Amino acid sequence: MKVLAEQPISENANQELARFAKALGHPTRLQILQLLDSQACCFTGDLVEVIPAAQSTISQHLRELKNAGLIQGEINPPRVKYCINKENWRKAKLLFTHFFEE
Amino acid sequence: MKVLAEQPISENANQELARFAKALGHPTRLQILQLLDSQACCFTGDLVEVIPAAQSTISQHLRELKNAGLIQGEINPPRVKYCINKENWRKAKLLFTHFFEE
DNA sequence: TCGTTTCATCGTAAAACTACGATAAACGAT
DNA sequence: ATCGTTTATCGTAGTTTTACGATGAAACGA
Repeated sequence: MKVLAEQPISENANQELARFAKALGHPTRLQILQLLDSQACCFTGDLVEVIPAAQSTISQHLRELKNAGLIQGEINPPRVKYCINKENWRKAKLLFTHFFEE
Repeated sequence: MKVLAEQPISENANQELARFAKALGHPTRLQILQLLDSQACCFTGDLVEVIPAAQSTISQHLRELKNAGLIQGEINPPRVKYCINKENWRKAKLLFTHFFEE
């Protein structure tokens, strides 16, 4: 019992932190997050104009950020508006902060 | 000129932050860093006893952490003693902190 | 209904990552 | 010199990532 009770919490925290970190592990994705955070939100097209990569590539990065839970997309008819997922953003910030303060 | 002066700084910061984040993007590497940080330092063998992975796998993760600049190894004859690279650790902490506070 | 716009997804190719066993290198001790 | 210990590296296989062009889907306006 003790064995099962000791690990899971930090195990899960590590898994979650690793997921966030992995999502942050590419310069283009960092840039996307910075752009989304500086202006409230962004359409995909706005990002394509600023970031030097193909539209499909940016869409792929957006999907990874979405899968990691760091952003969320809201359909706004012909377009899709992306925003930071504030709840998970805060969670990620906390996990990183705790990690570096150990 | 303006074009060249505007980007490079944050470009480089993003590259560096992405490198750190990528290194943190695996649960085993997080665990290694936590172990190195909790006790001052560690020999590879100590890690192998605690982490459920082959010795070669752990050595590979150690190399990636070293390449990212987060740890450093000191040869201590038959063994190698690994420690956190405190300077880069601090740098990473700052980069993450700034990133999340934007 | 027919384009147009916007974005995601598919298909593909190259590169990188992950994990392992086997092997090699370095060194102390016998 | 040879052996045992410790660790890195090699070779390998399977998976994942990255990037792109091409294609598809959804929604709107003409």
